[in-house]
Amino acid sequence: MSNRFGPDLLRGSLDLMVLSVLAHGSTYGYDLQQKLLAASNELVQLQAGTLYPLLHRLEADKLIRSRWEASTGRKRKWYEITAAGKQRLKTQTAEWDRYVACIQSMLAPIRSTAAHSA
Amino acid sequence: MSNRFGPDLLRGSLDLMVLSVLAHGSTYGYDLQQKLLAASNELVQLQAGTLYPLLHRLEADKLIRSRWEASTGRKRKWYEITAAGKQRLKTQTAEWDRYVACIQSMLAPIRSTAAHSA
DNA sequence: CCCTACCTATCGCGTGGCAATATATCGGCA
DNA sequence: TGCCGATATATTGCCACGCGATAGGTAGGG
Repeated sequence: MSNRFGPDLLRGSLDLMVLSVLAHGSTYGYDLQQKLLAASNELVQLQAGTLYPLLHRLEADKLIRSRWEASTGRKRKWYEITAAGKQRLKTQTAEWDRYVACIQSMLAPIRSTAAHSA
Repeated sequence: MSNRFGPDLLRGSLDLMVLSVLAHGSTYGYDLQQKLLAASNELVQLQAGTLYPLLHRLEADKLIRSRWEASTGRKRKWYEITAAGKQRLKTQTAEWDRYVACIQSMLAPIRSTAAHSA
């Protein structure tokens, strides 16, 4: 029932994922969880014990902002991305791209080796 | 003097990098560090306090095998990838690919949004 | 009235990158 | 001879964070 990707893989980019979802528009924790699940093709099953502390951290860092809202039916805590959050999303995305390119280039020879041998 | 990528980014793929380097051929810790540095275009500056425990873990998991060697000049601990290590490299690479594809698809809308707006 | 889904929160555990530190060998240079 | 920087491996303690477990509350249906 845990995540389909190992915990270590997630660590580098969970913030990025959450910020990118919130960049689409405000939402609350539980819905964010479902959105992440859907957007990842059921691969990222973020646990509550991961999600809420993460949101609290992002808020403490002023990357997101929260507000309790009861008018939309049930009482929920809505989160909204801040200007600093958008900025962070930008730099994090850039770092992610650099990182992926780096790993890919390191794995490239392995892939071609695998193609030649058994 | 630390790593150019955040510690959290590294966590998911350090094993993968080390195994991929060892798949090219046997080597010892310090040289592995240099190879990683070179192969990553000076971006992955693995610290000794990260490298050696990592090698010990991989060996404990039978993914690599070590042997002290003095005949090649200085006394060094040479590491060699095992069959299980090659297998792991394969599955880890596959998981990495799936993960990257997942994140990329999640970031795609953000990128196009950024292209349209400011 | 219970049961399931919805919704937020916190605690404790284990993992692992990293700085700091220790130790030892080697080559060069004064 | 003595010192120093590069080479080489190892360990310790710190800290961040994903995760399982647990808890507590609301809403709607059978």
